[in-house]
Amino acid sequence: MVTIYDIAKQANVSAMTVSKVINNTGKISEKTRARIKKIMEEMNYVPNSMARSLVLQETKMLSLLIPDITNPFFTTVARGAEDAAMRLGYKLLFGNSDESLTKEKEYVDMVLSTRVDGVLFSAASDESAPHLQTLRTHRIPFVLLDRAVPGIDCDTVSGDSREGARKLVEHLIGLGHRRIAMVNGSLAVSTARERLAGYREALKLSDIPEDDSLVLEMNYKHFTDETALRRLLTMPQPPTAVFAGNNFLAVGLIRKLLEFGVRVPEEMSVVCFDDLGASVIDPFFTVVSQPAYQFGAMGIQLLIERIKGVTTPEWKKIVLPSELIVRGSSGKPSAI
Amino acid sequence: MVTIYDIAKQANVSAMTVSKVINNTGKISEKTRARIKKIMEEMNYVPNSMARSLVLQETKMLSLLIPDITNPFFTTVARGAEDAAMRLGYKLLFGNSDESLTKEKEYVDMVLSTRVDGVLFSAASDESAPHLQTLRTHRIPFVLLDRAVPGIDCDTVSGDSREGARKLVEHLIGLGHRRIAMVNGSLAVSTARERLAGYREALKLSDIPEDDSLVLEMNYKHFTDETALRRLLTMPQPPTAVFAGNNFLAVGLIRKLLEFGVRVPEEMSVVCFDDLGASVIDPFFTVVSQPAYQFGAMGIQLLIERIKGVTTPEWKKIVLPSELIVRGSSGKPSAI
DNA sequence: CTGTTAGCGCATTCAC
DNA sequence: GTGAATGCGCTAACAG
Repeated sequence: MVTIYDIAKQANVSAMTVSKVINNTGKISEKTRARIKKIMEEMNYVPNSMARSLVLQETKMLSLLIPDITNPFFTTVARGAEDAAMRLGYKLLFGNSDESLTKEKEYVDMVLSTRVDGVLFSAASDESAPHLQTLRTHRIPFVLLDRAVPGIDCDTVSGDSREGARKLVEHLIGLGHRRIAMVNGSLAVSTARERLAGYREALKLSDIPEDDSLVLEMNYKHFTDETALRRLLTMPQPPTAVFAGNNFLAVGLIRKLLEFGVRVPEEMSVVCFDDLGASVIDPFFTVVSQPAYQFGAMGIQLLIERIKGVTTPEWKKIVLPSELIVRGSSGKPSAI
Repeated sequence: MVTIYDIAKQANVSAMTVSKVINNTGKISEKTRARIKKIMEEMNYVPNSMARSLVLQETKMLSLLIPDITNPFFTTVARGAEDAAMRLGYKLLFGNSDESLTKEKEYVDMVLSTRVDGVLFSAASDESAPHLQTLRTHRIPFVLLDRAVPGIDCDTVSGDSREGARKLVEHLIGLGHRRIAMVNGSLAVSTARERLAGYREALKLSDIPEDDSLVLEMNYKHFTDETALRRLLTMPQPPTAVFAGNNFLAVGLIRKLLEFGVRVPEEMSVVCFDDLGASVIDPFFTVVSQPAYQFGAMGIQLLIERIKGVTTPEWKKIVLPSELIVRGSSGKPSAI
């Protein structure tokens, strides 16, 4: 490996001079600067960022932890985060917790030993609190993304899940639905709770009685509980519409419905949170779409502001707007 | 930041003893070992991997460069790579070149200064060769993933694009198609060339004359050339089937076809390389599916073998099998 | 303008 | 069993 000393020797200067050329600090004559630069080129010199970080006490690396790298919502977040980080001179270390606390913990340990300057953190669940406490203990700044964690007060970039859910359910109610089910992620995740709250709020506002047997709790990764769905469909008064807590649940749900021969939207309307990305031929779901790219970009921006201490001491809570997009998966209830 | 010196002081031993406890090297009495471990716990000690890397001359970090983080094929690759890396004790630094050589170059520079132990590299195009030469100059081992790069001989994990393409086109021919178009990625990408070769091979084997005006070149990220498609559809003898070079091209293509009122598969069969992932409600495309997860996992495994030097000096070329999955997007040509 | 000294946190080598 | 010296590659603070 070529070091500044190799360059220095070649150029008949001290290592310090080379260092100054690299960092554009101090005063160096144009002559020697040019000479040194040329030699660096010739010798294929690349600074060792480990050594640099060690003395500077900063790595210029941020890490992004997302719970599901296969979900287009989060990959879009990742792109936004990466672009912003790159633009602001930071590298991004991705991590994928897979909605698993175990993986999340491993990842936090890694982050700690890597001494990244900050973490953009989308928590697996409320149980992630200890992990965040660990980060705090080690004075690693973090910004919570998409999901809040009870007991952790910090900077935040998220959407308004409650309002989004309400818009979606009100859309269904507006179409004439009265029996509306919800298929949700785990209630240990803040957005799932918020979406449930929004769902209830919408029902209440329209004086529709709540029926807890219409609410199914699964997880955001997969639609898991087929029997629960079957139970729903065979109720005396089955629902005419379902609100899915996220995109993947909606896909899982609709696959099952197709399997059971239930037509969408004729026999069952389906709406959900978050769009499905570029893989989809014919956008079909009525959704509340969130600006995923912005989530990532603003998260990184906020994180860097916090790292540099240029922002106010109070925690910033950025809430990004969501948008109701009505498409083919929702329609009027069939007039049986 | 807590260092081994802080621990040492607290434990009334030298820093060296602490280091030995951490690495399980040398002989330390059980007593002191236990005592030191306890103190490390209490003080929340986390080893500084920068300092460690600096002296050990290895980072235990690998990097994965993919050309499109929004494509489910590559996110699945990423999951496979991550799992394998984690399992083998390495961290993974993701990078997304966005099919752009500029971004790829920036990324390579970053990789160099980070002193990762190796790179799993999915090249943006043939023009990536200089970037790989740079890695080689700096003696950073790499494994090429999915795409070959002319002029670069190295370890490789990929699929058999030519055979996959042939299977797909033969499937179409078997259904009775004779006018078969191809919508391809850039020919500066090896898989695109291979897929084109497979397409031609299949035609030749069935004595179907080639017609270059049936072959469209775009890029793997998007279906871009709407007018070319229009030209295809208004030919005297328009194609009855299209082979798309990858999943995203197929999606773009079919969206346009829908827009133009061309029904699939009744009026046009469509087949493609690579599946579309979990976002899809009703898997519709007839595809050649590649084991993306394995691509990532085996790539990392091979890379680590190379790093450790436990493998043979000759380059290993791992070719993973692909599978033809016939679904609804392909059917017999309409009997006009 | 340029060079010297010291130290970031850790592990290898070799004494004790 | 344990510790002192040394250096990985780099830069801040100062000296010349």
